[in-house]
Amino acid sequence: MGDCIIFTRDMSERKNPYPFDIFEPAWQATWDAEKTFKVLNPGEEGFDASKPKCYILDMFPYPSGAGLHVGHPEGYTATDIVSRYKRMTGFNVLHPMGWDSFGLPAEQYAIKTGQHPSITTYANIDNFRRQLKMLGFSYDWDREIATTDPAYVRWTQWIFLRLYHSYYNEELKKACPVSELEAKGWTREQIDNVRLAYVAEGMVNWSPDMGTVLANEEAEEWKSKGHIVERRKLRQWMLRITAYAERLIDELEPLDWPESIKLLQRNWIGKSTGAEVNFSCNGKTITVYTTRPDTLFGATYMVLSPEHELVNEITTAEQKEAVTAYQAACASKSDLERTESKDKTGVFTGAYAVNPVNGKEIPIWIADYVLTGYGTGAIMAVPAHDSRDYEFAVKFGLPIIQVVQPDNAETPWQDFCGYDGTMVNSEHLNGLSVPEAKQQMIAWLEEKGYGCGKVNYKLRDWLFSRQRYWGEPFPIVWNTKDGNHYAIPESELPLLQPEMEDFKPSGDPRGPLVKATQWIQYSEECTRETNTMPQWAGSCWYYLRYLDPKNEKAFIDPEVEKYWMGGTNPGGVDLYVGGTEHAVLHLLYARFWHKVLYDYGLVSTNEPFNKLVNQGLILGEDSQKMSKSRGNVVNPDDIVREYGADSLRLYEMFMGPLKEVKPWQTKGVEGISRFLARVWRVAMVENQEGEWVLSGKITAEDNDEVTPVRKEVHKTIKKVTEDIEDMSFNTAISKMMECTNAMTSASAVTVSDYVQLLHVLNPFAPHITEELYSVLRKQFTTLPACQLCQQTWPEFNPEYLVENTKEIVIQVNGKLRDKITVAADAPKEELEAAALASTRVQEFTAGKTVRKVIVVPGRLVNIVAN
RNA sequence: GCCGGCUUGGCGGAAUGGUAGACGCGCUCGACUCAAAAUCGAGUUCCACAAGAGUGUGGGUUCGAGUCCCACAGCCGGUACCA
Repeated sequence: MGDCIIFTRDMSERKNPYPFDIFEPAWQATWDAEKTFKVLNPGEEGFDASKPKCYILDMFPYPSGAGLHVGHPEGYTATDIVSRYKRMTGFNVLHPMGWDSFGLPAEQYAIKTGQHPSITTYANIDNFRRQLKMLGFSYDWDREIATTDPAYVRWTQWIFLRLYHSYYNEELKKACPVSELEAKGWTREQIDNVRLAYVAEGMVNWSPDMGTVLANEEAEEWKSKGHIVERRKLRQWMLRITAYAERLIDELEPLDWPESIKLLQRNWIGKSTGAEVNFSCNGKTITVYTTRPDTLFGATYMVLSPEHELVNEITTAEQKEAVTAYQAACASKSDLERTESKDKTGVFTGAYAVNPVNGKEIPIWIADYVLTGYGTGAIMAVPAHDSRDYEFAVKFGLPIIQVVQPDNAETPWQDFCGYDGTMVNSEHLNGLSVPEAKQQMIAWLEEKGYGCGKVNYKLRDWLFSRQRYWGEPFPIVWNTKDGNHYAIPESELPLLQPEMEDFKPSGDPRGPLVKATQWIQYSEECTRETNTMPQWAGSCWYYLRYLDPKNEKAFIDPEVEKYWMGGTNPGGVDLYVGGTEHAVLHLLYARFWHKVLYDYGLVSTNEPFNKLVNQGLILGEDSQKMSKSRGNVVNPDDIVREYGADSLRLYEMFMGPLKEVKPWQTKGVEGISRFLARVWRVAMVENQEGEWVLSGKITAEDNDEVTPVRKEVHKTIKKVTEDIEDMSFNTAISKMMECTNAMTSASAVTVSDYVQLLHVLNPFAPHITEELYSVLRKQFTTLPACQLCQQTWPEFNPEYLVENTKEIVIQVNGKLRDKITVAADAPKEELEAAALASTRVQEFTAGKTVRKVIVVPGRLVNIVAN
């Protein structure tokens, strides 16, 4: 050791305000090794059946190559706080985590890097797991699942087979096995037409560049990412979600979900009540759907969609050419082109239909503003009271007949689409209100046999197949002799994709699996279905598999399911937190599957998620959406390295209300870090050697003296308890800051007061609180030996919150003029007298007459004078 | 267009119809230091003190409105010819 080297500390190597870099990983290792947050199932040894259950669920992440972004810890910290709190208040808490690991991005990434998707997927999962453990979340990691695991795929396919073997029994309003229909002598074809999982040829969203079809719900999203999505007629697997439309709306009602999300789902399902009306045309019947049967007397023409099956039959020879040309033009248009321009187009077919209410003949047109897939694909046009019909009629010079007179005389009747009106020009309906006329007309149509009341939904069946490699293969084979599809036996599940060198989509609408020639050949007569399921399949039921993730005999043990999902009405997951992006997709699909499982008695509730909370998006520091291209992405790894996991957790909860959209501010993380450092320094001091040791400030001396610090502690316990219950984490943290500030300025703090603060802070900042507690316990040996997180949540003593005196606000004409301090229980008269005696009050009432004095005991006195 | 949501200091945000701006950031001043950082303390809605004004705008209810009612504007999100 010859030379003496002097180290100068770089600013970037500045010492941490408290040694989180040492103790955070240490506590994480302890929790891992001791399985601190493992929760037992009923039937397992040591399970405590006397405790109530609480199932707290996060939307599991899609393990992308980019790793966690700061949006993930937002919801995950919120649920972690509630989970830790619930454990301390005596619940068996199920708080699991897993991976939504199938899906297009994983496959796109694999293709790009030339690696097999399973390799990249599992590497990404390892990274995500590392990042989540680094944040100290209290998951029961023994329940971890990945949707790509063969043991999971097996049961996803098993549920699919349930759907395949089921139909919707309209009488019982539930799913039933198709074997019932077989027994009744239904033909194979008839049965295939009612299965909940069925094959149909139809117009679908096909993306040539991704080489797959997409669900209606997904098409827009991928389009916005720059992919091409066009309409193409293909044979695809569908799930009959429309059978559940009614229940998906009705059973939404009692759930504790944000109203806005319920509304989004209701709008997506799009229920409308109206009638089908039969018009005749040269002996043929054309049925139209309308929500306004009351306006039938105002129907001046009819419109069929260009694809309507009767168009060719009714078109006259003179109009044939124009009609065919128009049909061809529509067919070549992409969806986008069709919606881009709202200019009305259409052609006359030359044919006329007879309006059943008055026998009048009205012309039949075709136009692409009438959609094939909704209602009957044909409408009666009432231009006076429908904006689209009005626009069309004006453009093509069709007659407009008023049948509703708006109640508000100033509103013109043309293009009046409201319901607050009275019927005119409508024979027997004249004088009725719109709702009355609607009812009356439906009754009339039904009586005369011209039509019937009818409910329609915008919701379409769910396009369930994809032409990709990285998804669950369908457990289905095709018989080349009879051309039918058959389920493979359950004993052959899971059916995994074959190992393939080349799994790229080839543009073949049968998907890349067709290239696995050996795998395809199931038997001499049968070949395998080569489509795979969409990513949603795995996420539709993952919350159920957590209950019993290792069960090889069943998808869940019924007793276990009953315990975690059953319970008080409506039951299910007690708290589900995630982003709004899943408002209509995942949440609708999962509800649908759950209902099918419920119909079979496989789950005990008709809804999976009793309470749903959407966390708000975290924006970049520039208040823009975080994105790589903007360069405003915050990486949790960097924040944890610099400020520690507790700071990141606490900051994300302190930013503002969980549900709101809020911008990231790294300066705010610093503030939180300072707060935690202050909590640390209440008990700890750095000695000469630069080591942190207990300071003398924490005293064992403990009597019942109600010090200001003790009052503050109990106020804090009260506030934090209430705030966790309604997930107002930001205000809970403010209160803990105030409490800490009180301790910082106090000359001494008793160990019991300090430990109680650590206790309520523990769910928010588990590492620092456990560390401080373990250090304290070395000196204060009477403290319980177990970790804080295993102890009981503290209760506040109401006696400590009672104030002897109160500050009363004195107002003159509603404006603050003075404040007085009086006994907390001072009677009204005393307050009034004291207020009137105030010199400030006299100043402001001088020359005026006191008209009235309002006294709110404990709060204020308002003197009204003029 | 339609349907939701939001709008409070320089910034993030707090306020059972009852002191608007808790808590934090930033800033200013002070203590400590040779100095700085860190830390601690004081201050910080606007305006020149008092007075006054003030929660997107305009009205209303009330002794009293950020909070309730009516109308409007701006921003964000969803949806888009669904008869």
